[in-house]
Amino acid sequence: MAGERIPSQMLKGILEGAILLIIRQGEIYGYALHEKLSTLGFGDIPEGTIYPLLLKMQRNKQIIGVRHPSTTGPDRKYYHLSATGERDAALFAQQWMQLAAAMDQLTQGGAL
Amino acid sequence: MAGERIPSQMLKGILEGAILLIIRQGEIYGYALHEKLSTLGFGDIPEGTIYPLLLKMQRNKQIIGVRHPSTTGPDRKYYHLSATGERDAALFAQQWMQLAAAMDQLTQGGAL
DNA sequence: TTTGTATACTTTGCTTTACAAGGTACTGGA
DNA sequence: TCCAGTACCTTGTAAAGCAAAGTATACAAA
Repeated sequence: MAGERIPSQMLKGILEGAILLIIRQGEIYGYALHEKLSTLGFGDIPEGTIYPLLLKMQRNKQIIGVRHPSTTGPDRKYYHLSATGERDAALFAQQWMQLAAAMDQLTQGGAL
Repeated sequence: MAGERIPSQMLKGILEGAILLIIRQGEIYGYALHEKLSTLGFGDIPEGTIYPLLLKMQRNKQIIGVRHPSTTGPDRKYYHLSATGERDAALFAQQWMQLAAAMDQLTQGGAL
């Protein structure tokens, strides 16, 4: 269910944007985010990637984390977007479209 | 004509694959590759990115460079794919499809 | 002749990012 | 008691894009 692994270098700069877009759909905590990324087809992104990234995004005021107790295990830290995060998510989506449009010309007609 | 600049971090790992796909369409030299990338919408990728990358790809035996004189300026180094390069280009195209499919779920329906 | 522009390639060092490896701690079942 | 599943954090490493600077050729303008 984890799917093939996308090369780590290929994810650089994209993972942060993808996480912004996921959180935009509704608040989520790190562990669930890990499963969500796998379900979406991003592969099994390790925790050593996800948690440091979430902390960096919080420092950058893109996301806001609130800790809530869980009845089935340790506390969970739920994240939602700040106003900055909303802006960054929109900007990233736009930049992604541009990149995807450029790539389309190489994988579609260009493949011969 | 250069278009908006795609963030450098977003290009990591993708630029190499894009260059493989471009060279697959026909041999090309570095300076022309720079213009081609701009035309395709990848933005104005600086020479400090393109030339070191081409040299690395040549060391990795993905591409083969042959120097030819030009009547309008300095020598040009034309690159074409090796067998390894062909394989890597195909593999990259497949990995890109997976990433694009995952991203589509976040930018299409998920955007609400 | 000299200067400048476009062409064309190379090198060095910096910054950012994904990741491996290891750690802490809570819950519930064997 | 022990272990698996859940949930989060920290440290250090390697890879990639890029800025900055350099070298060199052809050609047109001054």
